[in-house]
Amino acid sequence: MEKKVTIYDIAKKLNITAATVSRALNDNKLISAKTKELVLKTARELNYERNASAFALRSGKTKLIGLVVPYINRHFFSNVIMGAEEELNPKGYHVMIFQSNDSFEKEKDIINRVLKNQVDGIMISISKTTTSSTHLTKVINQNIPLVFFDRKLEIKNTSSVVLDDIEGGRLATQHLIDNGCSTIACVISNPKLNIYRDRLIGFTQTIEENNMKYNPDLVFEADSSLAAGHEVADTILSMDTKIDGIFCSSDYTALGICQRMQELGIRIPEKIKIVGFSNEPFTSLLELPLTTVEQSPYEMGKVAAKILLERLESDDILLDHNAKIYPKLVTRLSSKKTT
Amino acid sequence: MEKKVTIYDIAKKLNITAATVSRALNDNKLISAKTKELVLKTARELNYERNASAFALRSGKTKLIGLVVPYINRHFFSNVIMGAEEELNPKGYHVMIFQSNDSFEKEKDIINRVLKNQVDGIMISISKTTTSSTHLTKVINQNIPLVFFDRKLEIKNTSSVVLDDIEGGRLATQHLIDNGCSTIACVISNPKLNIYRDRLIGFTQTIEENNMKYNPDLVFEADSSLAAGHEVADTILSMDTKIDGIFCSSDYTALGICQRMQELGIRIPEKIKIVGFSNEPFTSLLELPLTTVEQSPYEMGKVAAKILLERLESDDILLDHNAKIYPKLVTRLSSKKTT
DNA sequence: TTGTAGGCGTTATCAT
DNA sequence: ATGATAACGCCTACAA
Repeated sequence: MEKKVTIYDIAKKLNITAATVSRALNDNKLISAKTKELVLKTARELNYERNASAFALRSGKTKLIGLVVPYINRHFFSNVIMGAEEELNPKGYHVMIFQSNDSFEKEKDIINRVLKNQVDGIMISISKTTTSSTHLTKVINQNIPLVFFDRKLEIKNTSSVVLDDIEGGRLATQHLIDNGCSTIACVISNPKLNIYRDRLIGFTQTIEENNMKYNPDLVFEADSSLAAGHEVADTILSMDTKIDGIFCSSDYTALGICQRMQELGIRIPEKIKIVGFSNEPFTSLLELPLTTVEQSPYEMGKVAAKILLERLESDDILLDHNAKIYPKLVTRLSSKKTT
Repeated sequence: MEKKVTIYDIAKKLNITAATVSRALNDNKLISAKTKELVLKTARELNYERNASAFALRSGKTKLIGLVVPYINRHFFSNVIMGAEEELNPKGYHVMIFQSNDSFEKEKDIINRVLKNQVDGIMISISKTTTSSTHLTKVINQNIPLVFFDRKLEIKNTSSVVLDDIEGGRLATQHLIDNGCSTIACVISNPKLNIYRDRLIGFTQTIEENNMKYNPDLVFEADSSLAAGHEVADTILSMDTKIDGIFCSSDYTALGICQRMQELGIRIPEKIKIVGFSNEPFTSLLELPLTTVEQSPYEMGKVAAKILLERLESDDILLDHNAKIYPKLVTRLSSKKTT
């Protein structure tokens, strides 16, 4: 059991005081070149490491970032986390992860816990059921920088990184049109969330830009699940209108639709073309690979972290910074042009 | 910008000293019932929260757990993390996540960083390329409890939770035999890792237990990837021996094999039955759903955390505790009995 | 039962 | 350029 070495150990060894050691270690200019070097050398020799708790107590900086996601085990979020860590770790920050399970109540609890743990900053993607924002204004009032990613609320003095979901909807819809679809349905998840609402806007705009008649009856709401996909597939098939293309705001719903249609012998992409959203790992592994929209979660995590670091490192005014990630269409068999 | 309230604020308000407040807050018995109640009440009123850094500095306990995984965005590991958090958070512990990217070098760096961050305990699943254990004995020497999960090394004074991989291999193999396979191949990833080695042992033992001839030529080594699966499929098909069942230590390799075989018109499960390992999310979404072995990562995370907590809460002797998670066979179409 | 005082390891503000 | 000292917030002997 080795004991932790402190600046006093270094000081004693060099017959100087802890203050001098501290100065040497912190690039303070009030120190001679040679003592500084000497300190750094012995620090290395003794394997000195700054005590994080003492530093935090003294400075008020914990070098900890609270990262709140609905679920950590979702492909999207776990990759955001990867990106954030990649950016934060080299700067000496570490990430504490919290899961809301898409519950507003849990999210409020978490914010309290996060504040209690005295993080230097917060990154959050709000839960599906979050309705108010008072728990987050509390964060702002404590002067803790807050960056939303993907799912955001409009709050003063916060920053955000989101996918350009409108553009995502546009890419998907235009692709279907370009590949010959003339009657396109849109299957959308919870339109209260900014992400889904925007994907729908992108869809609608693109339909209109192409001088196609926008028909609200062709917009369906469905959960992001296989079961919801099965259901909505049945609904779509039971309609008089003959649909030849579907843009889905979720890969899971899209797969559900594909499954049900194939079960019924409807050929994809010949009879109907389908595009999902998120580029979930499974979409490329299917026998009928699914066209989808890449959200670059890893990059999103990096950008969110960068924005947070800006705020953290400069004690300037809390300027808001709202970044967008550009979506990429990933074309696969499910929407292939057929003649 | 609200200021943080300390025990001094509470003390001042009640005309007592900080020491008394501290005692009240920490269930110390040297305090009268009524002052205690009074303190707790005003603490609540003032929204007091203990300063984590001060507590850590004073007590030497950071209430932080270092959790090291090869990749956070793998289904298996992200679910382990979920389970661990579920267990640790209610006890006031938080998790700091570190990724080794399956690199031994990075893992060594991480351990240094983890120690620097003064965690109270460590949970780790070692990288594929970890060859020595000196970086981890350093942890033991600092008296920091260490629990391995899934991928372990044999080190004194450490605990572990692993899947019973031998049993996993056994379940899969016995299932193939029960469903009529008589010539079974085993495709195994890096046999240096305990997990893969044990799955192979389970395979071998089961073959022998069933009085089938164990043929080492039917054991293949292949990465956990689609490409490796394609390759090994070709190898298997080019053999004189007619194989009618394959146990694969990875779902990805298994899928690769399936893809290649289907491409060549070989019918699964009629001609050949295939079983994978891990119950990756995609395995249930395929058109040909894959039989596989569930590893219950969430439960593994919980158990690992529980074992760590035992060590943390009791300052007893460092007793080793090695737990096993029982695997579950998930039967699907790829290995269905055909007549 | 409560108060006093010291120290955990750092850094910043004095003074030298 | 360096040393002495105080303070960050908390806990705990020890004293009362």
